[in-house]
Amino acid sequence: MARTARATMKDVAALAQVSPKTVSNVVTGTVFVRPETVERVEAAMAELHFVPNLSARGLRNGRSGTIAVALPDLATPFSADLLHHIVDVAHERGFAVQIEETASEPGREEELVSRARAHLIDGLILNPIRLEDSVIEHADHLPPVVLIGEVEQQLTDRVLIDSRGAARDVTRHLIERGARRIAAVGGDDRADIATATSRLRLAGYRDALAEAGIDHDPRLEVNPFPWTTAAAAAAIDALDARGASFDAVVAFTDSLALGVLHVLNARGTRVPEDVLVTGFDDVEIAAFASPALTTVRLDRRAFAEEAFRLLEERMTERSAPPRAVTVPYEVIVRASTGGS
Amino acid sequence: MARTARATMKDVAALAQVSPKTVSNVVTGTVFVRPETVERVEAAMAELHFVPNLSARGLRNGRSGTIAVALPDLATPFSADLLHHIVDVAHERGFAVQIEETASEPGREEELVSRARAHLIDGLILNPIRLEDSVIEHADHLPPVVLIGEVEQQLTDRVLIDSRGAARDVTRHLIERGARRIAAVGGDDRADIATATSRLRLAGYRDALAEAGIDHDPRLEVNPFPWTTAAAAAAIDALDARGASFDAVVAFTDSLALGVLHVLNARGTRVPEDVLVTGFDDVEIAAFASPALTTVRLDRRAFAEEAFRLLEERMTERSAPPRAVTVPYEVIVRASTGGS
DNA sequence: CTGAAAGCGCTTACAG
DNA sequence: CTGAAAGCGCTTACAG
Repeated sequence: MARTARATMKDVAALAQVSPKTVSNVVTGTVFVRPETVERVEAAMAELHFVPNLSARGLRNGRSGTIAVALPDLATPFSADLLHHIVDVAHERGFAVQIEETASEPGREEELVSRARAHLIDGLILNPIRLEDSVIEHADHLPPVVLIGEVEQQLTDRVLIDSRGAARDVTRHLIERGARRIAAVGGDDRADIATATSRLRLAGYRDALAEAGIDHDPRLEVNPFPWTTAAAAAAIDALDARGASFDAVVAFTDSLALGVLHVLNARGTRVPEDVLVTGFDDVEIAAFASPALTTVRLDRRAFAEEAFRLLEERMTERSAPPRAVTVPYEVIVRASTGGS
Repeated sequence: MARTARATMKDVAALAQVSPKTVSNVVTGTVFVRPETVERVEAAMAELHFVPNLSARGLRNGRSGTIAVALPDLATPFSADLLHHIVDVAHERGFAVQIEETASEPGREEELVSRARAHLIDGLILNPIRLEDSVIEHADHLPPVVLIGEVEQQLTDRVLIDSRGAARDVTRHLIERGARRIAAVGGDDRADIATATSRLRLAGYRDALAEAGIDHDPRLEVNPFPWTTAAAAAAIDALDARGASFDAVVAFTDSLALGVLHVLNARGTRVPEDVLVTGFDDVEIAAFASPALTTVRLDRRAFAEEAFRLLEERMTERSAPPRAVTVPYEVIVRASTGGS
């Protein structure tokens, strides 16, 4: 059970009767080595179960082969799926992924930045919650950073979604289907409290109302805390307590929408006959809600790939100007708004 | 934008006018250092934005402060929630978490083992899919390993759930509520193909049937591939194609149960009046399904804590005999089987 | 309580 | 194409 002493390059070199340098050349593959030598070295590595010590390599190279991914809450279906794709892409490119969760405690983002520096992280993919700029403050001590999601600064590479446009489009869809009193679950415009997601999607929602000549009614805007299915269910009760009647609900995530659907179903309110409902993200279960949920699809794979591409480019080109990539979205119409 | 050169302990020592050793003592806090000296060193560290280089520390100590967590599929709500708790516990204890996904490709488990060794991982928490023993083969070259979930070997520390008992209990519950023809969605007993989860839960299901004097009917046992909501929906159609009528469904995960509910709802089959449905795991949305889902609750927090506790004990006690901890489960009765 | 030296396991110039 | 030496930034005995 005890771990036997690890073989080092020196051990391999001795067994293969070459110098450590030659072993290194074989392992990294950067320099041509005579085939017979390669074979001898590889046989020795196999015999000794040699695996290069990446701490040593990292110390020497200043690179660790690890990137960090920081997401607010891993248990959120959207985050989980995004992480899945990022890990997939990272492994394809030969990077390990270290995971950080930022929503659990205040100050977590700062802590992770310090951690990122300490662990010789080669890059950081960060989905910020709120204070984007705080992290960037010491950017000159940081490895390359790519921000993803709703980002409101321009100092860093970023992969964006047009949250405002998407919220506008899905609200327009509800208006086209006849809704006039549309509740916004997740909307919040308190600058110091609301997340960027909350504010941008609320703005898009109001854009659509304004276009249609509908005054927005603050009583129809409710922000569950936290953004869980349970809190969304409670939010619907809060709307009722305000006496705010509605003929549609635009929820700012699918998780929120599921809570809304649950309450409406439990009450016998029919969806879509009595109330239309939409979500955001198109997580797997959206299509299997009862009824199937109209939502905004964000391409998580594209998200992961673009983020990684920017990160790798930044690793080689530290001083290029920051770039922004926008990932497209698409409104997916399902039964919860009457189907296609 | 360019990263300025990082400060080292030598730089800090020079600025604080002490030796590098003293800086090290202040940073690690293992040896008493005079308060004035501590203050001077800390001021110097702050001024230089000093963060210790963990590659160097790892190389020197043979420890990296990082554990790896390997899960089959991060996008699964159960895995995502489990990871959330593991990350939480790990950070409390000062460990970083590196994430590995094993289901995406065959051979991933082996690859991760090699990666774990290379990255100087201090420990590995692994939720195996199938070939538990393959990973253990070279255990003497591995850091401490804790297996979690359904584990069918005894060479390693492990945190178990009594899957068979839980499946038996939830099937009993269905029988008590009057079900006689109970479909098992996720059940499979093909030794070379089925996962441990699939086989153990199927065994528990059959235990309960046998107790009640009900013969098990292979036509009622169906295993969606993969274990997604979409595949579960298709599985219900497959049952119909076989002409297998049922008055209850025991699904082996909540994700599978949601697919079952969706199909039944879409058809106008009433749950629980016409068909009873149960899930497994008690993920967040289980309580918000339509109707709310009866399921087996597994305490993910306890899972994470026990796994970490075993791992840390193993780090200090390499040669103690392997231990097993079993995490309790509980059947949560909701509307999908008629409620409490 | 603090200093000077050695070494963890790699890789990168520098020679041959 | 391969060897011998030096050094990445820490920490651990060894002295004082």
